Amino acid sequence: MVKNAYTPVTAAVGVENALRLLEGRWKLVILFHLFGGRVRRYSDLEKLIPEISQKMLAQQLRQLEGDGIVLRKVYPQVPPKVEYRLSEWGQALCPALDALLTWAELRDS
Amino acid sequence: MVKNAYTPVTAAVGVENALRLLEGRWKLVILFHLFGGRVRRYSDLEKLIPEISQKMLAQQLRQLEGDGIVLRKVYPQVPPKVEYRLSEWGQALCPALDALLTWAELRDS
DNA sequence: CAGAATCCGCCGAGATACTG
DNA sequence: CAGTATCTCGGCGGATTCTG
Repeated sequence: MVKNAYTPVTAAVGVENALRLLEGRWKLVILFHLFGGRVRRYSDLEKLIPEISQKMLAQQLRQLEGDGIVLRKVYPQVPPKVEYRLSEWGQALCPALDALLTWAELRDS
Repeated sequence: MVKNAYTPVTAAVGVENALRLLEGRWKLVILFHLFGGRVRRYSDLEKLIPEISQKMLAQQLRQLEGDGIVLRKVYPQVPPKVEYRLSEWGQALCPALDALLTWAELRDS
């Protein structure tokens, strides 16, 4: 498919679908805690994001995992141990978020 | 403020605030119809986005205007005429949306 | 033409309690 | 430790009707 084949509408839909994956009160906070190849356990994230409820943490992680943005690794042991990290595609988000941040900062200047 | 002063959390908040301005079922569709310096009347947007309701079109435009992303120009005449276009800051969104679109497309490849 | 006003259904998200 | 299970409420977004 050619770049210039995009109509305003189809391009909007493409970005909307992308944005939809990032919506959710806590997803970005979680993602930022995983950037740079960092690996975090469920309990790590709970401590890093004190205001989040267990329900929301689990739910947002499930969605991020289902969307292929984060990877989940379970160690079959007692007590349980689960690690989360970004997928390759998840890491590729960095430039886009940087661009958004840059744009946001532009407002004040 | 120095770039490296960002903690994961504050950076997340910055991007979240930016994303919040773009949330809303129809904002991106509207924005894409205004990119490239295009100027559209209210009725133009209604035709370009047939599925949108008048309420939502007006509401999303108000919010985009309030957030300083689009500009609204009223011609005091009968019948009324109102034109919408992107502010300078709104135009600056392009690179960020491009990056997001690029990221979204990466998934298939 | 460019909207404002109203009513309504759905779901995202918080709080709380429980479990393998 | 790493989650599920419920209950609840607020707000987004759709449909419809009315107006300067």
